[in-house]
This record gives sequence, C-alpha cells and structure tokens, in this order.
Amino acid sequence: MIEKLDDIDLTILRILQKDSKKTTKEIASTLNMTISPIYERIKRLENDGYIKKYVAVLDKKLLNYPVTAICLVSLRYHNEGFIDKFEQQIQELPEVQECFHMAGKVDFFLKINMKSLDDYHDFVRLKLSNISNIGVLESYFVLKEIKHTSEYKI
Amino acid sequence: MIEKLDDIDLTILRILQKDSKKTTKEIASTLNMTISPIYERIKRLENDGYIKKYVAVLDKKLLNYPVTAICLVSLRYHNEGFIDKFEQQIQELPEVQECFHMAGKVDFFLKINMKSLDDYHDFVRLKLSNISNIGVLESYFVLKEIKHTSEYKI
DNA sequence: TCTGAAACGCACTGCCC
DNA sequence: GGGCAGTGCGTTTCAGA
Repeated sequence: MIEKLDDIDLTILRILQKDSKKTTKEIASTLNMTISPIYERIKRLENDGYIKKYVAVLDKKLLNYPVTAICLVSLRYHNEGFIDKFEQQIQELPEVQECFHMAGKVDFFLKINMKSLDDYHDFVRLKLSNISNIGVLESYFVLKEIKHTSEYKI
Repeated sequence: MIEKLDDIDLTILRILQKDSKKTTKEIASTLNMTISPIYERIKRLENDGYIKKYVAVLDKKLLNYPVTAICLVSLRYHNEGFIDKFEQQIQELPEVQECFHMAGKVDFFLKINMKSLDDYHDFVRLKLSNISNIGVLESYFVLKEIKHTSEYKI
C-alpha cells in the first residue's frame, strides 16, 4: 500500500541519500520530532521501495580504477531476442557500471571502469566483441569526473 | 598512512558496496573472524578514504523521475577560465547526476534526471542554454536502464 | 500518527594474547 | 594483528493517547 510522501518523508529521503549513517535520533532532532515516528517512516520507505538499498561508496582512484570509458554500441539486428540477449550479457560484465538502451541511432550507452587502457583494449577485444550482434562500437574516454552522485533532486 | 589492501580488506569492501547495512558481526562471521579485527579494518578503510561515504539508493521511478537524458555538450571557447566556470555551474545543477569532461570532439557528457520531457525542455532552455559558452548541445533519451550500479569489480 | 519508556543487540573501548 | 569482555548507544518494540 504505497501512499503519497509528505514533506517529512522527503526530508528523511534527502538526508539518507546524502548520508545513510545519520541516526534516527539525529534525523528526528533536525525535524523536531521524536524517534518513533521517524523510525516507522524509514521502515515504511524501505518496505514501499522508495529506499532500494544502502551502499558504501568506494574511491575509484584508490582502488586503482583510473580509466573510465564511455562506449556507444549499435547492434546489427534489432529483433527482441537479440536485444534481450545483449542486455543479459551486459548484466554479467562487472566492468560495466552503467548501461542504457537509448532512443536514436546509438542503441546502447555503456560506462566502463578499468585499471588501464590496456585492460580496456582487452575488454573490448575479448569480452565486448565476443558478444555477437554488435555492429558499431565507439569508445570515448573520461578526462575528469566533474560530478558523480546517486542523489536525486527531491 | 595508506598501505596495500589484503584479501580480507577487499572482501569487506565487496560486502559493503553491495549492502552497507551488513553488521560487523555478520561480516566477521562470513570471514570466520571475530568482530574486533573487522571493526578496525572498516575504520581504517574509512579513514584512508577507500570508503568515501554511505548512502541510501532511492527508487527513481517511485520518486517520479522517469526521464533520463544523456546530453553532449561542446564549448565554444576552450581556455581554462571558461572550462572551470562551466564545471562550476554544472556542479550546482541538482538535475545533473553525472558530468564528465571527455577527450575528443564532445567536451562534456551529462546525465540528467527529470520528471517529464517538458521539464527537460525547460531545463535545457532556461538553465543549460543560459550557461554562456555552450557551442553544440545534443540530447539523447534513455529508453530503458539495463544496468546501474555504484559497485566496482574488486 | 505521535509520545515515552523499556528491551535488545550492536558499535565501540580497553586489555590480553 | 587477532581474540575477549564490558559499556554506552542506537535500534526496535510496545502501551498509551
């Protein structure tokens, strides 16, 4: 039973998508409320699916993933079976952090993290190119990450 | 003092980037260790910057952000001042979830979440276009999000 | 739906090996 | 660097309004 969110719910979501370690007590304090209602609202937001999960955000550079590539893929054949299969194969590649099916000339848009350009070369040659049905494949490299957040403007 | 990570550290990071609500006790249990060393390792990973932050991941659709656009921007002038200013202005736009400075013909790559195509139209017209120095601006829309994770393959 | 209080478990500290 | 025990705090539950 999913109902509309009020301002209190939105404030809770705003706080937690910035810092999920904030305690119920702290959130209650900023909202001038007691712990119980905040606690129940958070549980409701989790159960209703507004909060999907809680994750630790790691440092790409320190983990030695300095190379980020944007990869544009166009398929050769566009019937349902081929698209589904491509999507399924992409899911299983841990190097691929994001993949979107696009409207327009380019079919898929991929964001890929690698340890080196050599690794990227191997990745394209051994993994991506082995996915049959890829027609055109264009790669672009990120010089600098200006902004990267999981937050939504709520 | 940042030292190299061993397998235990990497396992901890793997677990926490999937689910940061896992307790120290649970992590210790899967690693057949006691709580203390796991606790200390997590603190070290936080202090050394391997773990940047903990966040709640929200549901875009439930929050009524069904439109995701990829926006490619080329600047008119490419001297340092103009680029810095552009980057600074982008930082302040909450609709922009990701922005990368690219190598190649396209200067910047933006990922933008909106409530509707009308809102996107307004966003481009009122906010992006008002940033002086934008030369070319191309928009592509996401039909379907195949994969979107903050995890790294560690 | 909020308040307040009580119970539980985990985070955190200090000491030992 | 890892194990063990104690304390405080946050989470969780529940009676009442």
